[in-house]
Amino acid sequence: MSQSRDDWLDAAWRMLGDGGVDAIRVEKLAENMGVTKGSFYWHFKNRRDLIDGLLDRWFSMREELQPEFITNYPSPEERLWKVLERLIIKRSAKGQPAALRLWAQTHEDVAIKIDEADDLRRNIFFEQFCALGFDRDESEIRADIYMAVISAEFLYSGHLSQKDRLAKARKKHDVLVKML
Amino acid sequence: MSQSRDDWLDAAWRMLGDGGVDAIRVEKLAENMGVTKGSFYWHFKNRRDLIDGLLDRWFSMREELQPEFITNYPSPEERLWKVLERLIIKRSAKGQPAALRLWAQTHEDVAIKIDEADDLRRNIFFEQFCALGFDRDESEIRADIYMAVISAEFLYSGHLSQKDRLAKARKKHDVLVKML
DNA sequence: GTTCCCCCATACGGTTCCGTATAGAGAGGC
DNA sequence: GCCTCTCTATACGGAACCGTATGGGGGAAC
Repeated sequence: MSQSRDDWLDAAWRMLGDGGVDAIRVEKLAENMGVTKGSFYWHFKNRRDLIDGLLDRWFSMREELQPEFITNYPSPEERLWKVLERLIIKRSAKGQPAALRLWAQTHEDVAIKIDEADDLRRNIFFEQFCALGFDRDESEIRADIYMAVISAEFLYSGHLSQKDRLAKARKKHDVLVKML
Repeated sequence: MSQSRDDWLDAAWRMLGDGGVDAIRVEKLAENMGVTKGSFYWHFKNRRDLIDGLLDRWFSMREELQPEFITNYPSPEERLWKVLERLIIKRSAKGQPAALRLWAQTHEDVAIKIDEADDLRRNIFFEQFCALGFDRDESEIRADIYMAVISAEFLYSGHLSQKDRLAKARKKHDVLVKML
């Protein structure tokens, strides 16, 4: 059976979540897939090429950056919630976000890309809070907190069911959206 | 000049923050310190022994677990703030928390220890919110959010000055402790 | 059935790193 | 001066990987 580039990325994505970027070893990866690394070096230029592919995959997961996002969810309150909810539902990511951020610590180019993506998301959150009636200062703070809640979703809450995670996330959302 | 066990831990702690657990290499460490690894293996049984030392160091940093914490800061609102503030002021940690959590992903024993420490902190936060007048359900949610804000302090906000970080953190704190 | 292209196996050189064994330098007691 | 205790240097075996070179199987095209 022939492996596609995406198959390699799938397997590497899992490795990334388990042990971080350094755990992604070409030969281990090949072994997991039942082939030899001869195959790997046909699909990828080198190890770094693979990791860049994982970065792209991560960025493309952020659906709030897609153009249809605004039209799909008309209310600002719903737009905020959808980002959080979808993250929990398709729990495609686990340790990956933390792993990539850690890797960025020693790779300036990666850090820049991640910061850019973060800023985009933060700004979208900011605009939603503004639309909800918070002033700009308050919206900035709440957008930050919303970002924090999202990142924490990957760090903690390991042993809760998806149902419970959603319920708690919804309550956090409610706290942050409620006007004083 | 002779190196102490703590000197090794200091250097390893920096390495941990930069590139994660996998970046901690015995020979690199020795080179950084201007000695050879012969010295390392006198102070430590092996590499894992060093990493366990780093874990202990991390746990001992959590001053909210110290017995004098309650008496030092009499009001619940102040106790919450102090944990967050101190974390920013002595910014001894940067990528380390994320690195250790990532490492825990593949080491069950580490995951258990980290979860325990998290639960302790979360519970302390929970009690403070209860003392502020929130009901138990609301306090649980707000404690979770406070945890998230703390963890995000390590992930984001890289290029802000300490003064700005403190100011923003204070505003986040205010949002979370304010009654409706 | 020959050709071509996609995908993979095998083999190899070179590097990095772990852990151990062993010897030695230097300071302080006696 | 000798001994001991603490810390470090040197040397070595072995493992895990990276990346490259090269050859080949197998299906599609014709």
